[in-house]
Amino acid sequence: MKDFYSVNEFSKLSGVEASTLRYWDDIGIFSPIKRDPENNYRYYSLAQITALNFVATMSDLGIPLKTIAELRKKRDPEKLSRVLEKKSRELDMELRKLRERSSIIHTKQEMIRFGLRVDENQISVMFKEEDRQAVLWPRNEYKQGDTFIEPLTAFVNQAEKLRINLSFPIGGRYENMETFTEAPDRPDYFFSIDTTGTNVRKRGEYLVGFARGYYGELGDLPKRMAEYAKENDLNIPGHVYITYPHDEACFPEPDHYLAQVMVAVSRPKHRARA
Amino acid sequence: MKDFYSVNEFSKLSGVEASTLRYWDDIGIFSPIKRDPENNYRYYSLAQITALNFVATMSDLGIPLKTIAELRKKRDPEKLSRVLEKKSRELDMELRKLRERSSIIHTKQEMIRFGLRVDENQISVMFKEEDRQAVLWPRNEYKQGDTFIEPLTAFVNQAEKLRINLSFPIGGRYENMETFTEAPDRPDYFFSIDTTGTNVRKRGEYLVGFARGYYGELGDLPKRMAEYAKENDLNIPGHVYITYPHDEACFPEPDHYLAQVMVAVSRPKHRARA
DNA sequence: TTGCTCCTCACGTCACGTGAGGTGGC
DNA sequence: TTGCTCCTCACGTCACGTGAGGTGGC
Repeated sequence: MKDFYSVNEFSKLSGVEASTLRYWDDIGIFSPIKRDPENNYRYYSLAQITALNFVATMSDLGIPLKTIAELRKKRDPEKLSRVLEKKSRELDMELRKLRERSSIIHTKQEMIRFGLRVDENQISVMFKEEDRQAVLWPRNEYKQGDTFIEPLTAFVNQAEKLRINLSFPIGGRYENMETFTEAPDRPDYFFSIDTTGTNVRKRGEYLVGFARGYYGELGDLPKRMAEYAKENDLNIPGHVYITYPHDEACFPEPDHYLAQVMVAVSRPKHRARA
Repeated sequence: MKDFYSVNEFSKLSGVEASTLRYWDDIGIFSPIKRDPENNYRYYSLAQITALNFVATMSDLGIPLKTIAELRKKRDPEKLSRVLEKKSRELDMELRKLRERSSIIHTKQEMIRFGLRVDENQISVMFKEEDRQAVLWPRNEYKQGDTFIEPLTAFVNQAEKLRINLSFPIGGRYENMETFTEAPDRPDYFFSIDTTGTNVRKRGEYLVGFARGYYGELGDLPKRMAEYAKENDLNIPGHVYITYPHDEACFPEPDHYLAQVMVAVSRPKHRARA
């Protein structure tokens, strides 16, 4: 009906914010067909709505205004196609990243909630699902005076090269119950959860115990777990795993960190469980 | 080994940029344990790597530094869990948005490429896959002096309410070959491709023709299509669809816009095609 | 003196959103 | 005079990256 529309009128018609229309005018990407010579009012025509829609669409797709401006200046199908192709690849990368973030958050959430509901004084046998892990080889080396920090730093340091995502929780692994009992503050390996990894901690039954304290400070837990295994006639010859359902992200005091220790069990077949 | 590490050393160890370490120090989110009182150098300890990893992880997940700072000040598992929960929902929304963008780009790409390889002078019968469409009801109204722009503006205007994403290409639909021939510049409906829609243009054989020109300016195409149908003994009683494989995004001159017109065909069974 | 590493500002980024202060017509 | 709509700056956003200009020890 009307020949011309003011910024706010055109904003309502198009769904594009008035401030955005002004900005797009300022940078010369999309301007009103007319300006009132007296008061400098912007006036748009209905026919401009198709051009506006193109700019808005491209902007929505995440294409930089600079590129949109170039596309408008020199238009041809191949060029547009190339820009879209590029954006498509960027989107795919973005999607991959977001999916990984999502996976990280779910993993962390599960751990935190598990830590909240668990009976931490109880040593028990639990069924655990498989975990895909990225493990750093070779075995951690501890020089004179080293704590777990030095090998952990090496792990962090090499993570990028090994495509290990450090945003996943990091855990420790011990060769067996002996090395664990001997030096619980010095895991033989570090690992990170890795949804794409090939290395796994197998699903099955695990002897599980908990302890509160700074990383590797487990008090008498190793002893208690060994005793429990003996009393209940359980074989625990394999790797020992430690994870921290609640670490320094959850508590300011190291005393409160919650460690979970697990080791796969096998039961002698000829005897019932005590 | 060493007790202290400079910014650049700690940066290399942790994989976090030195400028980022300085910034995180400036805003008080993660600071070196020591400063040289003489030259104000920053010194970090290895033990800080776990705390740094937490900040870096949260930052990677897209959690604002302000929130991370709060999490570090008052730490508890429930709070951390709530923050992660919120971020998880945001990520899901982001993922949905990105997937839609990806779908939009693929749709546009297909159209552009189709326009590039098509023989535009040929009227022919082509097999077309189903298209999901969001169609605006009721039928477009044209008042005195109206062009397609007025109903199109109404379409654009109502799109948001109807959850129509205008970034998908917009097309026109005519009740039948008659209304199309009578006023090709005045489609009876507008529609937008809609991957989630329930309304469809069915798959099957269509009589397809092309024309170059501004929206709705099709020259003698309607006549030629009608003649072709007659000569080849094709029934074309249904809706007529128009889309623009190449629109103003592809060419500066309206003369070059490429329209595709399609109408479903049915062949009389007792006769072979001419 | 030259190189090297560190420092502290200060500015740029990207696409707007939000005032502040002012105008013009009813 | 009051309301309303429009205008033009100017500043803030968020998490840094990048100089510029300067220092201190070998």
